[in-house]
Amino acid sequence: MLLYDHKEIEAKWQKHWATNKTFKATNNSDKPKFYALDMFPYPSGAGLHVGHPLGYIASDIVSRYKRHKGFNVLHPMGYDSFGLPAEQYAIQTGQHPAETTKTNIEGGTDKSGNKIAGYRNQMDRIGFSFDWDREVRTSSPDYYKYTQEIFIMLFDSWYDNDADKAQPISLLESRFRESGTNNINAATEEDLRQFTAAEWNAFTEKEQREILLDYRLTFLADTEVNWCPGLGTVLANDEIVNGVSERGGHPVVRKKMRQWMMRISAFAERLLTGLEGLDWAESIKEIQRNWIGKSVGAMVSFQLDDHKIDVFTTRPDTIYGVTFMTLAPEHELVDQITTAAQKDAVEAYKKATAARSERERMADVKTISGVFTGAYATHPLSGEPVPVWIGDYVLAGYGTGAVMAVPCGDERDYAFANYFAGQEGMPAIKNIFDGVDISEEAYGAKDKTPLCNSDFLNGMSYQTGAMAAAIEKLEEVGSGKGKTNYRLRDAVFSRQRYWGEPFPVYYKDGLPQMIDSKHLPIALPEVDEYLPTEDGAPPLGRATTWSWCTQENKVVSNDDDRDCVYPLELNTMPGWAGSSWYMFRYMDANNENEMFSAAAQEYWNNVDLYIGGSEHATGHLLYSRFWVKLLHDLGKVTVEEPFQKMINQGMILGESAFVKELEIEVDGKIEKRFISQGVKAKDLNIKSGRKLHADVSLVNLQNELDMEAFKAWRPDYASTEFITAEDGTFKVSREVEKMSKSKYNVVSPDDICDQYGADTLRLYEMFLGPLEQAKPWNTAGITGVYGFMKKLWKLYHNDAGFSVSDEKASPDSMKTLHKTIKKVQDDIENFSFNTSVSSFMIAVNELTAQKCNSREVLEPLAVLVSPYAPHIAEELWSLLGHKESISEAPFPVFDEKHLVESSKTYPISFNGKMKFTLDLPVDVSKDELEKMVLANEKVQQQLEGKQIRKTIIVPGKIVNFVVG
RNA sequence: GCUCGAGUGGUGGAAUUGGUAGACACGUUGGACUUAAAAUCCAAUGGGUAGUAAUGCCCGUACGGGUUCAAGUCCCGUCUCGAGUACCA
Repeated sequence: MLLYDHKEIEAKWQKHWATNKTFKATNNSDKPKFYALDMFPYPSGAGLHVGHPLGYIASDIVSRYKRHKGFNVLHPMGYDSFGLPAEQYAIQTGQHPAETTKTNIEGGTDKSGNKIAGYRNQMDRIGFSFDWDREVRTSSPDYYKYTQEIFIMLFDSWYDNDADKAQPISLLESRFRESGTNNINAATEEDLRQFTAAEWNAFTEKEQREILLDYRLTFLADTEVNWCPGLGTVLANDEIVNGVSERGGHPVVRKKMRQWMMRISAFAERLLTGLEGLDWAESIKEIQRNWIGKSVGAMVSFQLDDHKIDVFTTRPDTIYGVTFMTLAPEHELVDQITTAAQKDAVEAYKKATAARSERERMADVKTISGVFTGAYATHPLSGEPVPVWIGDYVLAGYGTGAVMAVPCGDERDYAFANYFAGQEGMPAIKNIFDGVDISEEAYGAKDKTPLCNSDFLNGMSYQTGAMAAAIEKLEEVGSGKGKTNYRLRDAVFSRQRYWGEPFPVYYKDGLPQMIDSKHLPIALPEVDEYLPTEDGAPPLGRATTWSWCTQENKVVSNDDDRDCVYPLELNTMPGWAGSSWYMFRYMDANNENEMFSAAAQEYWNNVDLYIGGSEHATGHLLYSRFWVKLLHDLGKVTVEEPFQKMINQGMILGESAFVKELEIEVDGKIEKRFISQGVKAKDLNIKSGRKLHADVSLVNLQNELDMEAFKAWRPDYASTEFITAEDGTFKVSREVEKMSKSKYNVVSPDDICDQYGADTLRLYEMFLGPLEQAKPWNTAGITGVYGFMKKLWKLYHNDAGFSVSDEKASPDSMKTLHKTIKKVQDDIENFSFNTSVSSFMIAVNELTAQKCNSREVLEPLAVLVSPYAPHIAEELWSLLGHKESISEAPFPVFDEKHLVESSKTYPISFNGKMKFTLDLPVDVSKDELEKMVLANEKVQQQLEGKQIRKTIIVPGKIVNFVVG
């Protein structure tokens, strides 16, 4: 083969790798292990665009590099295949989501007759070194039976705050039997019922199960959830953006529903501290820290008649500055404490706030509103009356939904106090900061300032222990205690959906019962439609065979009226369930007896390199960390964190093409014209103009539109005239936008592979810029990389064909080779892939200029290139006479001796400005160097008439004269 | 508002610990080959300025200061853009 033929080469090697299972990873090896993982994709019908494989290419480069470096590499891929789009498509077409999911992965034709390439086929064409024998699909019963098993493990666990870990529920039961709730420090809701051992033992089994439900790590609770009527399901906090659903942008309302919850809050502190040891981008860690939202402070109780109002404050030291209290309008005590005189005003206010959506309340933070309840609570230390207000600046969902207002130190309290100053129930602001003027604004910088008007705290400040002293006093009088609060809420785990994991749960006497793990999987039932039932039950409510028989231990018909048959749970699990543990399944993906063996997990440990988008910062990355901590506590895994190092690849943006449309007046009539970019429309009577998206596939590299194809694509514009440039071409304008089908700017990797080849695609994706950065895709630029591929091929060929000599390479060529070895090695280890591609180009340009065709250089060069462009590397490797795949060939070893030179080109500067360079020997002393430089004619010219004030010589770096 | 990140040619982007700014590409221009085009190859390409030229000089890494023999890189301030977050008590 004389010319570089990417099609033939790539097809050949992709087949070779598949048939020989070249990239199969073994679970026992003497080699050190390396686990490189990509966030697995959701297989959508739209297929992959060039943005999707970016991270996969990077992880593939690292994986292949590590194999060359002698590692046993685990580099798997799979599909996060449960989810909303398949279900919505099913609602529209009636096609089972399992079918469309299969088509989207394996290829085929969709219901409307469109060809679907299939994720697997698309990925295969890019030449990834995945071990496909370990593929997982979260929607496969073989996989989700273990997701269900983990759910059971959560149900059978509680969180022991004293041991600071999850424990089996049986341990809790035995402790209840022995000593009741005495000395139990569990993560639960506040104020659970306390009981003695005798009481516990006297409870009925049902009562005991009810009590235990409050302790389990997954539990049923009537909670205010985010109900999205548009999607017909509840959403977790991280699935809501700006008050609307992340998917679809539908409004979200608060609604009370009985739902499965995950007690992630029990792990808040460990999720926070665990971040410290992770090699992740600081920004992601920061997002997680904010999401967890730890604040240290105290709970303080204010007595109001028979009621107790609890507030959380981070500054108990300002307790004597409390001027009033504010409750959220939804606070449960509001109705009970409101005085008769204020009742109407309070009711009206509650109504008004309830009518405002969450979104409106968030958008409008400037408007101050509130109402006095007429009630006065008692200050726990001073005993003074404290007026109680309600106001919507206090959020029901955070802390206790009530605050002690200290206007002198808090902006919001200050604004509220000022707004209502002089009204009934709003006393003058109490100032507790010694010598501070608060007539204009609240005092923010209060940490160091000594307190006054604060009884025993006078003279102390936050920094000198006022906080601890205040808490101590509150505890002494029984009106408070130190408390750490987290913003992180327990996660809703039920979805009113069809296409998700069914719960392994049936209901007996209204209480949930787990199905024994050995009967799993509980497979999704068939339903006639993927919609909620008439009476609002989830889609599984339509299933006719969806009851559990406790004798046969299988799913039976709902008509079965035996006593041992119970209804099954109708909700399904959320999208994040399956993705929270998949990294471990890959370690032992074909194990039919358990989710993974202990040996496999101990061998692979956790993920050494995780690559994916940063949009999962508060969802997937937090939930999987939570589940891994649970699995760790229960002894299932040896690690506390799933992903040791993570890199977040940036988005690849599309370059949309626009056709400019003008409305012009011709003979009194309005007509439409398309006008080419760059053509002046001076003689036209323009009425209006706008831009139309044109499909980028209709535009060539010179931005010229295929006008006939455009008319065929948009028949509604078939008769519109084109005003072309003088040469008859029509140019579009370009703009960078997110790559998306609706903007017609999607570039498919398949097309690039056809035209330029997978190796070129891989190199170009890396060449675009740093992995983490967002960058626009510009197909025109790919010719540079394609040209490089051809030049690389040529190095190993002459006019007659393959030709490599066994003669020794020149020192110049050895230098080129070794500086490239060093650069590429450093780059891969620093994940700086774009600069590697440059250095390959430099190396090939240099070797071409040197006319190098020596095996001594070209053989290691093929290995160097192989992680980036594996197909051409394999082909060259085999042409070089090797029978084995290049993938296990050792990485060339860098040898400094080839870079050693006798002279160095020094920049010679005067007053810090480089004027010219001089070649000077490297092995001479500083003094000699100075003499040589001063002896130089050009130096003397520069120094003429000037005086040297200082000479700086840094051997190997620079010479600088300070002259004046 | 707060937190984090980033501002370098026409474009994407290079520049180890402060030490020759603009590597490598794209694009553009000119040239070779060709009937022509594509492909390929060669050359030029930050801005300004002087010179027929070789070459020289000045300005340049968002802006204003500072540290230093030397700053894209370090420090202080300002502006712009992006991401995250938002009454969290």
